[in-house]
Amino acid sequence: MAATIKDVAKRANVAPSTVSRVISNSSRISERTKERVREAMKELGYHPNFNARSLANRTTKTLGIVMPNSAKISFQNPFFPEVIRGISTKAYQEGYGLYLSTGQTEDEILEEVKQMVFGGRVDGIILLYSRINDKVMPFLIEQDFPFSLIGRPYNIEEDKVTYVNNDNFKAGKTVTEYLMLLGHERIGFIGGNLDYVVTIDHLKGYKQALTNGKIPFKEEYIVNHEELIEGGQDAIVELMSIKERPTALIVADDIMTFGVLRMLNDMDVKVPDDISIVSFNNVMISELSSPTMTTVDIHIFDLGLEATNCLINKIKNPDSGGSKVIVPHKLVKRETCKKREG
Amino acid sequence: MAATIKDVAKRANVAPSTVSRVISNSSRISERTKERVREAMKELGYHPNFNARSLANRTTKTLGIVMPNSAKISFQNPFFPEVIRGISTKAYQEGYGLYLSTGQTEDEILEEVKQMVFGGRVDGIILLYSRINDKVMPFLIEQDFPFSLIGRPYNIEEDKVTYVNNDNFKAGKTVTEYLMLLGHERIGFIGGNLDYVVTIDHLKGYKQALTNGKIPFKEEYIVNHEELIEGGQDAIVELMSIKERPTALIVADDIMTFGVLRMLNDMDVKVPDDISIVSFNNVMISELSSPTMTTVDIHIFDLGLEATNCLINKIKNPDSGGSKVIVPHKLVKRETCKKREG
DNA sequence: CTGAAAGCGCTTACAG
DNA sequence: CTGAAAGCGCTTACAG
Repeated sequence: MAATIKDVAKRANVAPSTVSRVISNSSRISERTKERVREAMKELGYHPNFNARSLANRTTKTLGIVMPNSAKISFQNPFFPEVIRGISTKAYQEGYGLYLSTGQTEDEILEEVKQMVFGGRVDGIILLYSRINDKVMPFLIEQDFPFSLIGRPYNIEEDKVTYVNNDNFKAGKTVTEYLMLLGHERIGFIGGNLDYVVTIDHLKGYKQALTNGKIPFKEEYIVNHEELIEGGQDAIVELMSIKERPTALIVADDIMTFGVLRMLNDMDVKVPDDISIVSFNNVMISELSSPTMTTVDIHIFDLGLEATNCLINKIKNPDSGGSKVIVPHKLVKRETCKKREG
Repeated sequence: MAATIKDVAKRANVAPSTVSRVISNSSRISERTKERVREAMKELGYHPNFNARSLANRTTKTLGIVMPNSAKISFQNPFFPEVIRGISTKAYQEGYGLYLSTGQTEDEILEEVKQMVFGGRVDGIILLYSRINDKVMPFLIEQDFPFSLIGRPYNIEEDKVTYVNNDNFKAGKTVTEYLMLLGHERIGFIGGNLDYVVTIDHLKGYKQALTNGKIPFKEEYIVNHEELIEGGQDAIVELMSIKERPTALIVADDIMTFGVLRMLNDMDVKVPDDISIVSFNNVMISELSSPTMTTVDIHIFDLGLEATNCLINKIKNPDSGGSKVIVPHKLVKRETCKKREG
């Protein structure tokens, strides 16, 4: 079997405790001994046993990643791989490993999180979503377990949680104003899942912009669907059945926009000539559609990076209370929007 | 702190060893005691400590996932999230967790793998790629550590390794024959990274088909690039500079095809009128391009699922030797191919 | 069917 | 600057 600390100790003629101190590079060990011990480690190809270390240490050097309905569905939306890229980058730099949730239902995921927490499997958790009535976050708060949230806490005192978010209200407002500036008044809103806080914030921004612009809000212009291609398609079916069709659309997610574009194409509605579209996220493939998408870049990679950064700070300093980072967004103008004529 | 096995034991009036046996549902414990112990566990909200269990047990119930250059780059190609979906699904069913590699260079990744293996962090490893001169696989073989490979071992006795693959030679051949049937003779081959075995196999299939069809092989029709959008774009620049331009293209990866299509569009070359294209993978977004892609569905999800299945079998039965699963592929005809006129 | 004891491979006060 | 010893929370022969 693999060499243990005892083997190294024997070979270097020191006590196991000394070897342990060399591993953690304790300043209380002389350079000479360190040398000798390191030599012995090299020779034996020694690698510390993580489980033993974690057990004695109460620290795992791994971060748990929790997805909304976990890999099975989430990974269909490029948002998730991209956040994980950000997370992965920072985690590697800081010497942390990544542990992925795999459950699919809310209950399964909650159970997994409990295992991570009580089982001492991870030092902290990154929640990749923020949904109302979520049970995971309250659990984490109750346990006072380090976590960071991508999104915004809802119905929870904000100062209790560490989170990284965009200003989604503002983004929703900006996007609406942009369409209004282009002369649009009948603006459809294709929101994501209503359980997600981001959806709520987008909608608020949309309404605020309408109010400011003295454009009456119409319930029928609002539809909500899953952030999937099919969601976008379904949304179009609904919106295009209205007598007074919208001349512009706000879409919650680029991947939905693919569905929107395809459906519109089938119906022979031209984008942007007949209808303008602006969406959110700016995932890589948003510049691959035709026409290419005008969309809000929310800097997904940075969301992941920052969330990891905040979490690691929290782990290092558990009593530090909540903290909050707002990642800036930016409207990327491409080909799906056009000034309304007449 | 969290309740331990001792707390449960005390509460249930049994010895810790008995509690342990209840956890593993040993048949040697009476139903009555089990009841009592379970009751106590519920009351205390007991969850076993994973590290302690792993240490005593030498089993972690977690699987390591190793990506070629890890999350940072890999996740730009939808292939990887999709394999992980497959892996995740099976892993969850079997009660395994997932641990992700995060390193970026070959050396970093090898070091991570060593940590996983020697550190007892995972029970087995899934390699998501197969490249020549790879150091990870030989290491795993040398250590006799359970792993499964997505792809095909290269320069290694096949019976030593457990792998899941497509018949990429055949796929490459089929695709070429398909283009030939459509009347094409000048067929360009845009391969992926030459270090990957899949690239080699595709190319072999391509050559074989040409030979069978008595079409001379031309070196200048072969280019190789990274499996990224940019790779596809670069490839087109090269191929379109040839005097005798190809009338059809085989592209290693759908995501490259996006780059190819875009570049062709910029050059005002019509697909499929001027040039036909067939590619590989059938990632979700391959039906989102315009024109939509004719591509080989390699059943990515199943690759992940099967690899996980094989790995778990290997873990349960370490002496079982290598095994091999070939996942069938299927040409999906969409809009990028056309019969050559004249 | 159940318990006492040793052990998994580390870390960390406590001594010196 | 270094060592002996206890402990982290489990599991698993060994007894009975």
